[in-house]
Amino acid sequence: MTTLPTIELLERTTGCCTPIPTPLSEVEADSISNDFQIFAHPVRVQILTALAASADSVCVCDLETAVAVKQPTVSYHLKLLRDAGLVSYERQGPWAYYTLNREAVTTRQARIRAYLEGWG
Amino acid sequence: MTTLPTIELLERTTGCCTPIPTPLSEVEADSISNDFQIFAHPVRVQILTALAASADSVCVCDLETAVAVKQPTVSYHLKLLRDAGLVSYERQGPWAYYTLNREAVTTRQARIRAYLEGWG
DNA sequence: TTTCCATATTGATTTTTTTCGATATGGGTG
DNA sequence: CACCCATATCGAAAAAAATCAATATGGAAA
Repeated sequence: MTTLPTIELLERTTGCCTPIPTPLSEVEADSISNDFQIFAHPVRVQILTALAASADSVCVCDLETAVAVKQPTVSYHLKLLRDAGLVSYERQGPWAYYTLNREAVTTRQARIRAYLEGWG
Repeated sequence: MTTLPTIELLERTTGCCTPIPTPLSEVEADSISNDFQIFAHPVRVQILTALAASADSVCVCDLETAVAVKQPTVSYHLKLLRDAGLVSYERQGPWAYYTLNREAVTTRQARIRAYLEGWG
C-alpha cells in the first residue's frame, strides 16, 4: 500500500502504480488455495497414493503401516480427506476400509489444472 | 500400526492387513506435497493471479493494493515465491517489479498433473 | 457378560506458518 | 550532505496445522 501521489510526486510515480485491473477476491483465492491445501501434506499424499494404487478398498491398519506417524494422526488425516470428500469409508466389524473417491479427485484435478493453466 | 497376528488371531485377521505393495517413500511424498504447498495460501494465489494476468512485470506497490495484508507480509510471500522459483524480480530505482516465471509454473503444473492423474 | 481389538475422538502440546511493527537498505531528490 | 520513499529483512507474536497419549466407541470372541 502506497500513499496517494501528491502533485509533486506525479512525475516520479510515472510508470508505477498501475492498479491491477481485476484483482482476485479473497473468497476466490481462499477457494483456490483450499483445493491445493489438502494435497500439501506428505502423509495425505502417501495415503492417497496407497488408495489410488488399490483397485478395492484399503484397511486402515494397512494405511498405518505405510506412513511414519501414529494411529491417531492417521485418523486425523483420514478425517480431513473425508471432509474434503476425497475418500469414503465403510466399517466391517472391527475394521475400517477406505476408498479413493476417484470422481472427486478428478473434479479437483480439473479445477487445479484450470488455475495453473491460467497462471502458466 | 497393528501387532503382528499370532496364530490364534490368523482367522480373524483374514481379509485385513494386506500390506500395501509399494508405499510411497517419505522423500517422494515430501517432494510432491511441496509442489502443492506454495499454492496453498490465498495471498500467494492472489499474487500469482495478478502476475499471470499482466503481460509485463508488476510493481510491488500494485501487488500490495491487490491483497489484504500489510507490506512486510506481501514481501514475505514474494520471497517464498522467489525461493520456489515461480517469480523473478528486478529493481528499478526505488521500485521492484515482479514477473511470473511462466516456464516454472508450467513445470510444476506438469508434475502436479502427473501426480493427480495417478490418483484419479 | 467380560474382554479384547481396531479405529475414532478428545484435549493438550508441539511445530509450522503467517502476520506485522520496527528497522535496515539503497536509490533518488533537494 | 540530509531527507524521503519503496521494498526487504528481522524479530517477536499470533494463528493454524499437526502430533500423539489418553480415552471413547462399538463390534466380535470367549
